[in-house]
Amino acid sequence: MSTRDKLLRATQEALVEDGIAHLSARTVAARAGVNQALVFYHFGTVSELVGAAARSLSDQSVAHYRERFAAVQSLGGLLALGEEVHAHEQDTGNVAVMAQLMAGAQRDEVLAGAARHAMDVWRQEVETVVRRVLEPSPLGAVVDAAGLARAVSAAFIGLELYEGVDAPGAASALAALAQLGVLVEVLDDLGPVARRAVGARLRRTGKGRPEPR
Amino acid sequence: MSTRDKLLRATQEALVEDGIAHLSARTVAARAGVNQALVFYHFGTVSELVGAAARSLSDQSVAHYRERFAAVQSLGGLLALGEEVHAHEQDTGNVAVMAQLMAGAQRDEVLAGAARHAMDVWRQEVETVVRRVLEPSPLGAVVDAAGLARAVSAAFIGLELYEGVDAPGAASALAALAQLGVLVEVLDDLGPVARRAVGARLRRTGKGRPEPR
DNA sequence: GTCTATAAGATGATAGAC
DNA sequence: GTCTATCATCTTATAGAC
Repeated sequence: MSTRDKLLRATQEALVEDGIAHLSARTVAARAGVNQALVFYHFGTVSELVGAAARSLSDQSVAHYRERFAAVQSLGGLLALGEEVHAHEQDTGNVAVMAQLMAGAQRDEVLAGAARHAMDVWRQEVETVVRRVLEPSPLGAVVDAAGLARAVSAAFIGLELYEGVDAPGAASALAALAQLGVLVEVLDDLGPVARRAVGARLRRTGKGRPEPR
Repeated sequence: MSTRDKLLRATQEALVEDGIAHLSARTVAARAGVNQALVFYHFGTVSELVGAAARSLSDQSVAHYRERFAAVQSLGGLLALGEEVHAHEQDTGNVAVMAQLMAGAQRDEVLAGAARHAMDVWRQEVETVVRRVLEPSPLGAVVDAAGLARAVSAAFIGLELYEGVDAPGAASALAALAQLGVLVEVLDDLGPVARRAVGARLRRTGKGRPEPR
């Protein structure tokens, strides 16, 4: 493995295990087993290193699920795959990397760029499936696929941070969301009944999906 | 205002504006206009200072909404108040403080304790309302109030981090969640029809709310 | 309670030998 | 590409004067 790759890997590990607050050129280099000066030779700054590590990780993760997403045909199937993706990304630490990246990105334009990129590759992939699966459902009339894809991704990041602080609490939160998934399926099962009710509600509140221009 | 309070306030501001990565005894003291050594005199360590600032902020915020929560009588009212709380807490920067606290808490037991406390005071308050409002609804049969309260809090934290990185993206995510709120109301309106459908689904999937022991 | 001074260490980054 | 050596700066934390 090249020094560059060793540094990228070590950065991902450091974000998961120590968090971005304790990350430095020296701690990452030590973890990678290489000299500290090589961080600056290969990446220029520590922020660029972290950004590159996050980009490569998100690209890799999303590509890993591409065919799985493409194969989803039903809302139930999407919810099931969603739970699986979440469990796997949690295990590998990829969500933790995203969470630490975003926390550090609040005052660092380089990290912010990497965070936008990562959120966008996930959004792009999830949005396609959500749109396809929701189209024939009564839900399709109400929910904006792109917005929903972003909301789900952001929610998972919040849950990951919560997990690091109170694991049992986070588990019960996740279970509650799985229960909400059941509700969505119910609404879907009701079909035309739900569609009419949704239509009536929208006319009353005016809160529906914005018309495409 | 006492030096102690100046430091607490300055810490909250620093978390919102600079993030926990750039927070140090010196930066906070400068912001508070006091001597750096006073951080250690009053709080012992920087972590204790951050923890105390987060605790006081969360206690204060939750207390501010107590009567509002108590007055909520319907699911629609709860969703409306939820949107209002989120908008206000976003503006005041309280969610940003929570997000930075949790990011830093992943490897710091003192910060983790403060984060658990903050999540718990919110959970406690929200859980009561959710349980009361959901009881007569078909949703009451499916959703665990405590878990849902935690999930919503965690999701808001993820959205806050996303907001700092991609404001328009976060806005569209929030809009999508508001649309989901409409769905919940629809399900609630359907009453007995929905209740029967929920019952049927639960028997099929076995994913319902765990029975209280 | 507040200040100055200072210790003891970590950090980003660079120059220059190999 | 990789190493050593080094800077200037920042960090937590303490001792001791006031």
